[in-house]
Amino acid sequence: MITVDYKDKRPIYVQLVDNISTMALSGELKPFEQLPSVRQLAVSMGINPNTIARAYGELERKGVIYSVAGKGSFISNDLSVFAEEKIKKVEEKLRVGISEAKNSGVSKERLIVIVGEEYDRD
Amino acid sequence: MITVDYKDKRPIYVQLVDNISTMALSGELKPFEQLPSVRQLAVSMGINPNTIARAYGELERKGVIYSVAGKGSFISNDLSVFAEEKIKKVEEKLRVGISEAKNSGVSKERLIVIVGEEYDRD
Amino acid sequence: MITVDYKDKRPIYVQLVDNISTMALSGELKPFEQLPSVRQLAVSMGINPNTIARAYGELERKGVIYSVAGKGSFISNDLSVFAEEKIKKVEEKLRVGISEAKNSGVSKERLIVIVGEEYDRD
Amino acid sequence: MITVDYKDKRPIYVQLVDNISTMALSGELKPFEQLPSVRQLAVSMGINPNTIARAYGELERKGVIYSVAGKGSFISNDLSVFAEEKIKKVEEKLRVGISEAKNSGVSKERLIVIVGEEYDRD
DNA sequence: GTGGTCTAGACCACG
DNA sequence: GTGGTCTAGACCACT
Repeated sequence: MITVDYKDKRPIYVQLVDNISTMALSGELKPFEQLPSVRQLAVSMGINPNTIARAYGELERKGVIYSVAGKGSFISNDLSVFAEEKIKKVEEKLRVGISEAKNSGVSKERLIVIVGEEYDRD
Repeated sequence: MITVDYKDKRPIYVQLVDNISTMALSGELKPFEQLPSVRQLAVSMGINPNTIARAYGELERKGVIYSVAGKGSFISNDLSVFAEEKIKKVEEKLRVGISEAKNSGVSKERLIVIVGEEYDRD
Repeated sequence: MITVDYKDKRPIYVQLVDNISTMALSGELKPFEQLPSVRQLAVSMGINPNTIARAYGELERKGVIYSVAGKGSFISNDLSVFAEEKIKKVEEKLRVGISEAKNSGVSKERLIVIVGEEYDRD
Repeated sequence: MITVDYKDKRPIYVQLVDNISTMALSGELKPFEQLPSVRQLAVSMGINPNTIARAYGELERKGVIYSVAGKGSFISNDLSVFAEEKIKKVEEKLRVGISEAKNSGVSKERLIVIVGEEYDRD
């Protein structure tokens, strides 16, 4: 199910983009699968249709979905471009985090331990 | 030098807080060292004094600096509390990043490589 | 074969018009050749019959096909009028493109190179 | 001046994006120059602020401008990324046009003539 | 004052 | 029915 968390500080449309992207990457949403229509999702989530439309627009720009006026919105069949972008961003973010940790006095060994702990969880 | 980047999406006052905190932790700003006055820094950076004042307020609240009425603002003697807080935050942020990377398909080995590369830079 | 691409931002009926026009001009569809009926094409392509009918209507208006009540739709004998229209449009579109390229700093020599490359392909 | 044409079929926000991009590339708008505020431009053009904001958002995503909440929107100092993207798009569009022209029976010589005519105009 | 987000309600072309 | 665009009006954090 697609959800949003009102306690989360990120804008609703960003949460939608992130959640749907993740579901598409993980295979929870399959290529060519139709997403709920803008209005449908809007009423079922109690959110304004404009906000949903904005999220769908972002997702289309990123290549996660494609929208056809008069038909609906669908998961893209080729997510490789998006997946690559995502990995780039995630690695860059990680590098920044590592750099910060280093400057805060966290040792390299400690970092490796954290990677191990976090990677092998659940 | 204290700098801000207007293209950075973080508010100016947050950038100031982050930069001054980092400089204090790294020793670039030494304990008891006096910071420029709000008005001084405001004109020298072309920033609204309210923004500087807000940043100084945050820094004081976090224990990075202390202010003496009529004398000015100074770097705190003991930054250990702040340093601990910082490490906690930085590690938590890292864990989130690692988790994201894992979900995006980045291997544990790759993560270790990144840690090494980034930690041993410059 | 007649195809449409749902990711294409042009309406389905426009894609049909363009594709069939192109096939008629290139000789892939020959004068007097009969097109599939609206219903036939609709089911074989999984498209709403209204959409096919709209495309056929456009094609008839442009003189690419003609319809005989009770018999079906056929490629026109004389496509010269349509061909001229098409050339006009294509040249105008090209002029706009050249103008844009010029304003973006693409050199005249580069344009000539592109024309050569593209014209001599396949 | 920033203008829109209501007879133009492109959405208003796209026209704004195109016009401002072009003005930035041509140097009519200079790096660091402040754009009219969203509300200001909205009233002066008789357009809803949301539409202006959408255009500014697109421009920021493309790297043509950067927006600072509480300060305003400004032309980027480095437009090279955007310029490269633009050239890529314009060349691709041109290739499609050339291909279409070729298929419509326009000769290579004719294309070269058109390039010459159009490039040396005004 | 600034930009960013969200809601509400409307109209359009397309299928 | 669908998505896309636009208007109107509101609230927020930041400067």
